[in-house]
Amino acid sequence: MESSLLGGIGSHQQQPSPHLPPSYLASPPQAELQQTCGNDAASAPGPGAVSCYPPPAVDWPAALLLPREPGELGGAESGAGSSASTTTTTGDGDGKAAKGGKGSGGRGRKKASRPRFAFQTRSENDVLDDGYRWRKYGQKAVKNSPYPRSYYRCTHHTCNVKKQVQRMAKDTGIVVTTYEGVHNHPCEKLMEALSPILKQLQLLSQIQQCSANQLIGGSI
DNA sequence: CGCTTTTGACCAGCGC
DNA sequence: GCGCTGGTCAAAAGCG
Repeated sequence: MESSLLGGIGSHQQQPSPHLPPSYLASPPQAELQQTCGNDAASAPGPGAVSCYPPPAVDWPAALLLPREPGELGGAESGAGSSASTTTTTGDGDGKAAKGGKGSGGRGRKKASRPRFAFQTRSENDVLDDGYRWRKYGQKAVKNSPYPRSYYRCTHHTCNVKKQVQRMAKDTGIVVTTYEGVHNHPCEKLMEALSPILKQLQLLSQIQQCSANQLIGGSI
C-alpha cells in the first residue's frame, strides 16, 4: 500500500498511506516534482521545469512526470520503462487523442490542446485518492500490456479534467496516471481539510489585529 | 433513487 | 486503402 516516488527524481518519501490525510494536500510536494506541461511545446518549459499550472492536488507522496509518447505505457516495446526518467515536454495534443464516437461533431473531433502530465507512482492501488472525485467512463485493453487502461473524468459539472490510469507492464508495481486539463474548481477534500485551518487563520488574524490596535492605542 | 462502474461498439488518426 | 489502435459514448448492471 505504499506509494513512492519513482524515477529517482526528488525522492520524496512521504508517508505511504494510500489515503493520506487531506491535510497533506495543503502542501503537495510541488517543488520536488519534475514536471512540465502544456501542449504547446514552444511555450512549454524545458526539462526540469516545475509545473506551469497548479498541480492536480496530488496527494501521492511522489510523482514523476512522464513524457506522453505513443506506446509509453506498456504499449509498444514498453519503452516507458527505460525512458521513464526522462522528463520532457508533454506536448501531446496531437494525434490520436480523442476521437471515436457516434454522433456528429461531438465525439470525433480532435481534442483541443490541453495541458497534460503523467505521474508514476508505486502503489498497489490503481486509483489513488488525489482529492477530487472521478467517474470512470471507460476501460481499454492496451497493446502489449496485460493491464487495461482506465479512463476517468472529474465529476464536477463544469470541470472537464480527465485522467488515465494504467499499470506498467514492465513493473507491475508502478501505476502511471496521466492528467489532462485543469480543474476549475477547488479540491473538495482539500477545502474540507483547509476549512478549520482557515478558520484558525482568521481568528489569528483577528487577534493580531486587535493586538496591533492595542499597541497603537497604548503607544499613543 | 441517484450515482458509479462495466462493457461492447463506434469512430478517426496513424502506420504500413 | 486497409487494418490497428486508442479514446469515447451509452446502455445496462451494480451499489449504497
